[in-house]
Amino acid sequence: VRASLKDVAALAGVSVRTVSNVVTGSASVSPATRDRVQRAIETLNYRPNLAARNLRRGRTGLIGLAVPEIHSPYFGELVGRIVAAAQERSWTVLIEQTAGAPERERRLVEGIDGQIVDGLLISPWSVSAAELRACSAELPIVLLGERDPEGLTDHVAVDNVAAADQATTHLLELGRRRVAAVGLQPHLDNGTASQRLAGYRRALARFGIAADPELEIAVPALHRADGARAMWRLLDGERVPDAVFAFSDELALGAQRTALSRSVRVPQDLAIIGFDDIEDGRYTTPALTTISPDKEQIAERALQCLADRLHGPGRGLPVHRIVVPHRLVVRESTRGMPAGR
Amino acid sequence: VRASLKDVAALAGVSVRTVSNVVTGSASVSPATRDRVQRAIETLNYRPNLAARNLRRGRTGLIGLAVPEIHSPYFGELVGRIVAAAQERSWTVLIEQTAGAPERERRLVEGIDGQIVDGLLISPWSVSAAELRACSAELPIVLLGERDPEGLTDHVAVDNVAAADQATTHLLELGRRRVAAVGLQPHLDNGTASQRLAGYRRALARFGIAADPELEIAVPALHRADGARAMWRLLDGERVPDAVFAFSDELALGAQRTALSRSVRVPQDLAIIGFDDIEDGRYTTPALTTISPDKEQIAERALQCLADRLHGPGRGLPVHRIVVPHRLVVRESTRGMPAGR
DNA sequence: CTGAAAGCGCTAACAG
DNA sequence: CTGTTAGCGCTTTCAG
Repeated sequence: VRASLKDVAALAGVSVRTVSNVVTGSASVSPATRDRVQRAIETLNYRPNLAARNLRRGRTGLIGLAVPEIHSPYFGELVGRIVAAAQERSWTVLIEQTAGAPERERRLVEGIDGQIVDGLLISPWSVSAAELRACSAELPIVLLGERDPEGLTDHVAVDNVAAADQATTHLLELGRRRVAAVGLQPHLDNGTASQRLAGYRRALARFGIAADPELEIAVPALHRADGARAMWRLLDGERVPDAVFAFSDELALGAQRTALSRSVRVPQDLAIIGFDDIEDGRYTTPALTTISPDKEQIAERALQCLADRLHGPGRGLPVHRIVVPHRLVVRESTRGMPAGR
Repeated sequence: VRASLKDVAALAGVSVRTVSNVVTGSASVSPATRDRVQRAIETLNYRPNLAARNLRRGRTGLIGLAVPEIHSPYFGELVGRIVAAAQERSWTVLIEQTAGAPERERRLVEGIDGQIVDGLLISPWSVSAAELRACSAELPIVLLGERDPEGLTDHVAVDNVAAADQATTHLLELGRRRVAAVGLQPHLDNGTASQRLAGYRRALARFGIAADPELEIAVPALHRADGARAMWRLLDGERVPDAVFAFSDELALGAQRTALSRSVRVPQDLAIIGFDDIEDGRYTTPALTTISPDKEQIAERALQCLADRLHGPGRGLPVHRIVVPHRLVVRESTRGMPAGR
């Protein structure tokens, strides 16, 4: 059985108050006493009981992180950065997968809200900010990669419209004229896909090109397999595209795989650009051109948001609406064949 | 401020005992009372305080998961599966990144051991099972992807020697005779790399081929960049290999990238096999041959181990030493060029 | 089936 | 600088 504060106090011949002070460092203790206590702690192999401490303090040092899926490279990289940034602030991350299911996302917010986390980062796929908010008025929530039209909740995201516009413009400036968009998700209501579509169309319009429904491909998910299938459809269509803007790198890599396997040369016959800048894209052949959101900053600023709510004035603060920078990274899939190095 | 059990009891005109019974379902309550309580709960928007419950029950429903890095595809996929399997058992996963640093791994075990998790899954890079055990005699620990020579701790892993032998044999059976091994990690002491090296050498020996130090390449980490660099070294060497066994798919993809960029044809001039079966490998061109550990089962059985310790006889159980199956998945990087489909 | 009450281990207000 | 003590919100034993 486990030693408690009281046991340590008894062994050291002091009161629990003093032991607590030594453990937390919250008040000064005379060196002699501290030493005695320290020794007692080691003898008994004492570890403070976090559950008790949490109950008392009303804070847990845990933050929740809810993403649709961890296994995909984008979320994997993002989660990694968030965990690292949280560790720097001595928070521990409690992670949940929502699989994008609406009732899972909602239940999660309700369930997690038992004073077990101090705050929640969530990357919602199907549930709106308003609904999330309704689940829990208390819990500080930061939305990731999602714009919240009503501005009810802190959120940090890239400017998807501008980024998509930039990606499409890049293809158009290369002289491509039949540019497909792969990644519409009419079944979801999280806004990301529709914003990227809007940016795509805006760029086309600026170049005086009419949107062609045949070139706008919807997908059930943003994975490689979906991109591969979408590319099959495009290549089997009437008029084959000469460029593809995929709404995720995974889609792009799947599309590229299909293209190459059908002897469509990339980028000569087909230029491809993705979105996310996952590491795979840097090492495939040809390497993938992409929009690179600043993931480091997404993680950092999201945690900063939470910190502001928790340590700062809290509820009093206005809602943060943070737009994180992105940049276009041009690689071989829109440029030329792999060079000598 | 937040409603507590007492508030609900007051509003419903019953005792806290009854409310508690309704909430946990632990004892039967008359339908009428239950209804009244239920209404009060909703009116006050009551949520049980998990910290208090944990303190009382002595269990938290949280399990810790410590991996060197989440952003790498292999760990990303594994973490995803573990989280999913944990959710099925109503556990929540608390995740930590150790970056493979020895003192981080140790401190983590100590720190996490404050009754805040009921158990811990850890994939150690630098710290031995014995050391981990020493940090905490209480906490149920399951080692992931690591063999524990002294058999002190539950662990689940593939048979790395056999798997590496199989991979190397595959290359040798293709007729390759200068087979490089990329991924030695002499600076780490986690056994994985040395076991794969042993399997590699065993296969060579069986074919009567002497190990060549020039073909055994050490790397600082298992990432694509390391594989790319290793390949440069090999291609710049005296006698170029005709096959590569990389200790991870990431290394393999990095190596492949370098090979292709230097106009070495894969698989004609150089066959490549990886280890892990990450999703990227299925969609690159050429697609990557690999050893596929059953990740699903790793997750499932690791959690089963914990469940046995926590719900079953606990400490009384003998140490589990679980070997998870793997299989060789042959794709284009050791077979032929991408076919028509 | 329900109520009263005793803590779980810790922190912090209060008092020396 | 140190001791005493009142809870944090919940579960659960013991009575009714």
